Amino acid sequence: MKTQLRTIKGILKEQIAGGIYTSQRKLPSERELSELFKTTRITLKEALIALETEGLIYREERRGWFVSPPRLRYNPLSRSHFHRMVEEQQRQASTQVLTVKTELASSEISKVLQLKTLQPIHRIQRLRSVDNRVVLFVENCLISALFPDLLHHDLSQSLTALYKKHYGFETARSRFDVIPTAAPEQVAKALNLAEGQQVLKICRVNYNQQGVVMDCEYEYWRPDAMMIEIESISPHSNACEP
Amino acid sequence: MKTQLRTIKGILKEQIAGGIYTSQRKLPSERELSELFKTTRITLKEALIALETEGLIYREERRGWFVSPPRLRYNPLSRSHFHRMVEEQQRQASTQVLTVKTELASSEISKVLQLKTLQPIHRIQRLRSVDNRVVLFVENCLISALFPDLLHHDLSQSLTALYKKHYGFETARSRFDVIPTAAPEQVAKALNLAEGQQVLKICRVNYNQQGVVMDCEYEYWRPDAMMIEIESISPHSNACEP
DNA sequence: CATCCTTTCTGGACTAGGTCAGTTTTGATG
DNA sequence: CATCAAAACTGACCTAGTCCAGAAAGGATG
Repeated sequence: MKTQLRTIKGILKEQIAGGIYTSQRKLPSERELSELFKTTRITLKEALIALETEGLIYREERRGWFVSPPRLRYNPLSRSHFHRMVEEQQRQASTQVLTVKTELASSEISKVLQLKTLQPIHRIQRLRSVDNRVVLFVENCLISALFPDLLHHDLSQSLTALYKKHYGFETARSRFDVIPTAAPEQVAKALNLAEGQQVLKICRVNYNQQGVVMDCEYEYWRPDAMMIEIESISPHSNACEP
Repeated sequence: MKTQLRTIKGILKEQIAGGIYTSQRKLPSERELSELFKTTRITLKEALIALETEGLIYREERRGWFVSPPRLRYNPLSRSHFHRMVEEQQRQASTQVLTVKTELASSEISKVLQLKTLQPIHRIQRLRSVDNRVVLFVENCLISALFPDLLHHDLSQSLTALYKKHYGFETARSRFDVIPTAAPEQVAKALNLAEGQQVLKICRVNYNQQGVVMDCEYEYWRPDAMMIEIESISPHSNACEP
């Protein structure tokens, strides 16, 4: 510990680990802290940002800095849906539908969905929370033709469950990409992040039992709110026996 | 585009996309850019950091800012090793051994490796580059008893290949966690990052054909250098047929 | 008791500098 | 032509503020 920055980070870390801020989970304001540590707001802010990157604290725009709850464990390979996954970890889940649109697929989406003709798609944007903290912005793009009347159902539940119940579709195979990047404007606003802040982007494409692309999904996670957990089963193992 | 920050980000983005800095891949210095944009170094630096978070540029400590090459696609489930994976993507890979130690397992490592007694482990720290750019710090911890004389081999190659060739062990199953976090001091130094900068941490545990834990691995990736790409095969599919 | 308005508090955005520690370049010297 | 030291350059780290917009709390009013 040589620089001021390191010292401040170290002290704050220790205080957070010690549970000093557990009552409200809220840290003192930047101004207060900078006076406490006898430094400028800029230096102090850098320390906070470093702890944010580490996943120990998070901020809400113009509301303050808070201690991060434990990370949610997320297995994108499991077919368990969001609400069940969260509840299995003794946490409370909620979903809020933001916008629902039906429009012609953009060239990018057409490519991902392997569309050969210009087709309308449903675009569903939702916001998901764990213990009342918004952690995930998710957009689903699905081929309208495959899902007639989809928009008349309750979209705050699991879409995967809807696919199965009303259309007989199951996700047989999926591929996904995980990309550390910055939050686009709309996502930042919805997740209560400052623009340009770090998020974990997950793009997935789901295939049904017939091997046909059903939908694609863009997930944007608050990076401190989760960790990905994957258990592989190699072709050399006995995974295929009943 | 309202704030200065956004304007600067927009212009820089366009210039990077336009390939203006392709000759050297190096951006002008912070001081130069701040004069060009008629702003202070702090504001300009914030713009650079936002682009860094997005994965468009990266910095090397006290060397400057550079345009990021395309992301490496990385599938942690594939049993392909680093060098092969990189070469399959028409890039050039290299590995440098940093330190090799044999010591008693810490309590954390003991837990991960499911050790019941106090045992010595080998700790191998390596640095991996793509096209001469350091992108990955990786530490392998393996049970010494399982791998006699391991340290006498060339450790700059694939360890998985070594396990197979000299010990007959194959990775039958593995589990891994992906965690967005900040670079610890040692890692930051090795990867040429400022301390506290963002990295993608991947912890994996490998099991051999007998279902015994072989080793665990801690990977720290420069976040702009890669994306994770996973293709799932669900139990409902026909994946097990030859 | 609800509603609206004002005040206070918060982080976001910005200015205008400075010092310090590594990196790179350059130029003198053998 | 190689070597080494000095100079120039780079981002890291730091000070000391200002102004702004959105969030929250308090109080007055119906």
